[in-house]
Amino acid sequence: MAEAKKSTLVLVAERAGVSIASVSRVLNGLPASEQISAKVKAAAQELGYVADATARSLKVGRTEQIALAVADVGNPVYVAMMNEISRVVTDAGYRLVTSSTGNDAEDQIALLSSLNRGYADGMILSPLRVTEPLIAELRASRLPIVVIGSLPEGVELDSVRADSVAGMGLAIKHLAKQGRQRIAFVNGPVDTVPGAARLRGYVTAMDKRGLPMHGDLQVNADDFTFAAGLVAAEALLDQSAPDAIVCANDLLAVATMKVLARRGLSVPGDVALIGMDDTEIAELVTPSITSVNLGSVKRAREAAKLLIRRLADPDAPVKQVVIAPKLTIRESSVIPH
Amino acid sequence: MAEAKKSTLVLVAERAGVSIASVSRVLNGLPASEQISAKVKAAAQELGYVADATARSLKVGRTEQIALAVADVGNPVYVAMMNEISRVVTDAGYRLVTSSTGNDAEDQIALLSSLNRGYADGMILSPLRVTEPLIAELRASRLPIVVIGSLPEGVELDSVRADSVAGMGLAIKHLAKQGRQRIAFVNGPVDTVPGAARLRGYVTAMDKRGLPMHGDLQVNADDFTFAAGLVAAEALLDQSAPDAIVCANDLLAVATMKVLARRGLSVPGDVALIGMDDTEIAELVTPSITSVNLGSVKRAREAAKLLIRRLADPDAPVKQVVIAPKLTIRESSVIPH
DNA sequence: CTGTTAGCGCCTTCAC
DNA sequence: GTGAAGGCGCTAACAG
Repeated sequence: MAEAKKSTLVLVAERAGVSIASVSRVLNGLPASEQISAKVKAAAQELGYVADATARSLKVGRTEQIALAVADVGNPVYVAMMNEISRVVTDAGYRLVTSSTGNDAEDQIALLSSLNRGYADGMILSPLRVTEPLIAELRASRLPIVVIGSLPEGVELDSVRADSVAGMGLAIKHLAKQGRQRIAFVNGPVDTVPGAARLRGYVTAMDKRGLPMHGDLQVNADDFTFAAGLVAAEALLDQSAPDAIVCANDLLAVATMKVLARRGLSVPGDVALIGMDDTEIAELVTPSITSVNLGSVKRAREAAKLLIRRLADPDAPVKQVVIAPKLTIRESSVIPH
Repeated sequence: MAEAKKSTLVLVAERAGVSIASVSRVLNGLPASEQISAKVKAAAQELGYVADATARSLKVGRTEQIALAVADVGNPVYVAMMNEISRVVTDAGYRLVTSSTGNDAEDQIALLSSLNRGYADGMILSPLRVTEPLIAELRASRLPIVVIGSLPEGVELDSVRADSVAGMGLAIKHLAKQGRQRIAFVNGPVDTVPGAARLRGYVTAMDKRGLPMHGDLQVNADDFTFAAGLVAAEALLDQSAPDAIVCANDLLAVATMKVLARRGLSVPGDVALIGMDDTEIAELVTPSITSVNLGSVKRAREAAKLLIRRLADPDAPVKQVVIAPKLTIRESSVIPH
């Protein structure tokens, strides 16, 4: 049974009647005689010895920790990504240190420079907004960083991103096939990385299919949240009468669905609805919501693997991965016959 | 600008032309002359110096990290708790190390003993099942631990728990007031801490009000998840025709709502529905779901504060906090007139 | 007020 | 194969 007091290598060595070096070797699986090995293991067992993590870290220069910084923990897609990252890094023997920065770029910069204290061996960062100072800080970092999200041209960092444009294309194509004409778009803030990308996708896809794109078919929520979605959807339906609505994420889609219900509009009868991110909430609600799967889990897994690879091989070539989207069709976009 | 290379106290001292002790003092805000202070700060700035966290930890015996172990990260209530804990510990200057153990008691025990490596200064633990070996390990821990959830009598550990019995009482009372008679209960596994407590609450409350409690009004989902809830709700409605259903958490409630919709039963018209935990999903769906607020956020906050208090004062008396429940009434339980 | 010095607990060459 | 000793980077006594 473990003791309540802390025990060190020295104590174990005394108890076993050997040198601390031998104890270290045995416990790290280095060659040692049966005899010593047995004595050391017994002593360690009796004392409930476990090697001190901080001392080990200082000596070997690794903490076995990976830092994760995400902006909005209220969003289920980040939760899903976090879980996946947690799984991968844990399997690789790392602990995960999570910090939820605000949407604030300042916070992220502070976090990056604090990473240089070396409390973790590397970081996975998913910034909502990519500013110049942030990029400068990313470049200056002493430790490896993997970015989830788009990076400007010329920034040579490991990264993983979704293909929002293609994803939006899938959504619009699906709706057009169903004969929908007036396809509206509820976006989040356009000055964010995902907001900008999804707008680009909407414009591109609508344009390609020659669909009308009046300004009154577009609204931007102040945030990627349910509450902001309610406001935005009300505004949209006040100013136009779409027969389909694409939302920039599932929270906005759920909010839009609620507003449609309030107004007595049926889904998918009167209005077809599509969300993005394909999180669990899309299937919890009734009717379940068709959603563009932007590969959040894959992105998370890939990001974690990228970082682990870089930690193992600091000189590996920079890798920028793009994950292809898929459309998960549910009840909200197809009229059953 | 920060350099890409690591810099140490020694380097800063050389550059500033002073001793390393002076550098340490200045950077830690201890008294020093203006002159030296200025030189040190300049040198540190130029070299982009930040103190190494592992070395500091080894020296001072604190990591400034707090570990958090939760069982089921798929459940939104844990996400909410995690966010709150993250906020509190961050404000207090700690980093949060999260580990999602499986539902496995083994995992939790392994985690507890790994905590003795000293990678964190303490841990917040929310075990789904409290077994004997787990308690033994809790007692043996060298570092302070705060438990979220009920603990057996006589276990002297800081803890915070909900009052499920009172909470269930609120739900049943509310339903009875609305004239509901056949109140069913969709529980999770009864061999878990929350499952057992909520069953106790249901039995107590039904009994108190003299409401019928046939076995066919009760089902246990295999898990506190949406998928398990679908199965359980189907089973319930196959075997009985309740006019109200209480679910052991919001995920089970959402699943039950979906099954009710499938069967053409209206909420709250045909069946009133109440969830527990009062998470965001209860208000996302349509109709929104009345839910018993078991104070998850308060519990989380209290747990974090308790741990921080104990870290500051290891000899403080053990404190066991119980958070009172409230009922958040929404659309699913009241017929509008 | 400042510099020198001794560890924190561990890993890892080096001699033996 | 084993033990002795140095040092990772930092803080905190202790002298001066």
